Amino acid sequence: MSITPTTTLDSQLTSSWGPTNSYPDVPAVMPGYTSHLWPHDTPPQLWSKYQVWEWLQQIMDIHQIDASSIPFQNFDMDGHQLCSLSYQDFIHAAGSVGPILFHSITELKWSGQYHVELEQLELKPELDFSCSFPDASYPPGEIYDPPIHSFTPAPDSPSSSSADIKRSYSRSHQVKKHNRGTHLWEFIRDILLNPERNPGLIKWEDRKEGVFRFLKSEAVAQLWGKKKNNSSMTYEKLSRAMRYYYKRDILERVDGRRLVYKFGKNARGWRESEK
DNA sequence: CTGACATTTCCTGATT
DNA sequence: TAATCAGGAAATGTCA
Repeated sequence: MSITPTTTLDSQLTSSWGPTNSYPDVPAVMPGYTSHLWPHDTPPQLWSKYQVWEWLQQIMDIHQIDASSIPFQNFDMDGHQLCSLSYQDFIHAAGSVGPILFHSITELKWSGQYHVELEQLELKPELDFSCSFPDASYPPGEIYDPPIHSFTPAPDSPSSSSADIKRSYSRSHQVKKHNRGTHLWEFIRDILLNPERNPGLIKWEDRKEGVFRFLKSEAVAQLWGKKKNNSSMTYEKLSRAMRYYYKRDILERVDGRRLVYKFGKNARGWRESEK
């Protein structure tokens, strides 16, 4: 018996994503800092982990910094904790990107009004994951606390992830903008790495081996399309791009199982250990 | 402007 | 049957 709800994925998508795909001018914006265009009308001190994570994504996007440049786990904290970090903490947690993050959060702490742009709302209705959340509004509270380690200011963070940071740093050192946002595999990886906001889109099949499975293929496609400002993205097309990754060893083929993929040796940043 | 790159789009055919 | 998987081929959008 397939346990699939089988229903309205479609209607959900069209109704919830359709109208929202209007992307203002995010890419163009990149003044020194980011004050307006901010997703929450909630002061950063009250952000949930989820909102912190979203803020991180936005900063990376806006500054066109490779998402793998910083270990997201170092920011597995809520807004209160985030706001209490010192400049040094940011350096430790995010290396060369630290100053940018520090500046952004500092500014957000002082300004008072933000625009509401919800990537979260897009995800929300999607999570028909049996949780009891209405989707319309959701309070600045948290969704739930994942058992992941708490924040590790990484006393020596640059040592373990120095390779990663160095690499993308050297590339983006002079030219701060490189990756047009994230690549597809990074987008997928980031969803996987943040269970708080990924209640049912993609799931790890084998965390150690990097095997994962799409639970809501079309929903992920819509989300990807939204990120690329392409409202006609479909799983069919997304999967074609995924298949191209086999050749580059970013993904390894997993046959037999539908909707299942596995990270390959050229995919970085998905392991729990060496991120 | 040009070329490399990473998709995106479309398509035919095979599997599940 | 519908959804996926496989790739080829060509089109596109970015970026250096």
